[in-house]
Amino acid sequence: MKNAAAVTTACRLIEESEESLSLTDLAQAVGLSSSYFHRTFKAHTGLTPKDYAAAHRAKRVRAALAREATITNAIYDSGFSSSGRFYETSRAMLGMTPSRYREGGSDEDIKFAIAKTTLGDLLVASSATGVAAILLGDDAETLLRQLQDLFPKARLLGAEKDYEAVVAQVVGFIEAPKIGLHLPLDIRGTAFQRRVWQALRDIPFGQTWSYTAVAEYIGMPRATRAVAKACAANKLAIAIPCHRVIRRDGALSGYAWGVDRKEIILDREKLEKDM
DNA sequence: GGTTCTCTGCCGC
DNA sequence: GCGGCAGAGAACC
Repeated sequence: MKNAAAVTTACRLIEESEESLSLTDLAQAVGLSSSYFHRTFKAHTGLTPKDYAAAHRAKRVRAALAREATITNAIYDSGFSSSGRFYETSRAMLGMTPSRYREGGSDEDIKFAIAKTTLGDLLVASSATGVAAILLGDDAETLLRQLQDLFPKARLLGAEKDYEAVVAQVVGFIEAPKIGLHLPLDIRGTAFQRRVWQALRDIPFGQTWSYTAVAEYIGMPRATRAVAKACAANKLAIAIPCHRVIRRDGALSGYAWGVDRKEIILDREKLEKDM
């Protein structure tokens, strides 16, 4: 069997199998040694067999939750061994509990507030888990619309008294990012996006990496375009420093909240770094 | 906490 | 191009 065919076969096996297949099982099925199969699979798909299986299972969970009458049915339907594991992983996958996901996040409370900063208007929003969005923009109205798009079914609660302290902390962080943001974050995204965002948080303060460098850092050197898309999907400005990713030739490339802002932020970080 | 599995590096042919 | 093995780390019980 040619390698490409072996990988495709393995993918089909993972997709069709009810229970999870071990690395050895898959390797045997396509006639390669487990170590070589592992390498080959990763070279072709950018994911390890286990990652691939996890991603596929995540898709099944979403589909099952949408289709099945009860969560228990969804658990069995998406191939989990125990409900404990299901809840553990589904929370991270969905960014909310399974039951809340079924309701489309409709009973979720999102507190938010808008403040003025030297970078323009700032919107901070938090779920029960932590800060879920930090948006920058030129006017409050646009920011609020963006928030509604991010959480279409949530109850958006503005002007909560106890929320001002959180907002103040974020504003302080925006003005002097070196101090860091010491608040829990509610990071919601696909497994791949979370991997990219984690990589961004590893970029040292005051430095910039290229998209290629980030792709290599997460072990997927050919995924530069996907990396750029994941950066653009960031909803936590500055806290997840997507502004520290620029083009290899030094050009700033794009920024969800405007290239001008990207430039200002980077200049500031460069200055602050040596202080 | 021990065991099993995953993942990678390294060497061999 | 492919296999085997070792070692570290993650996952599982």
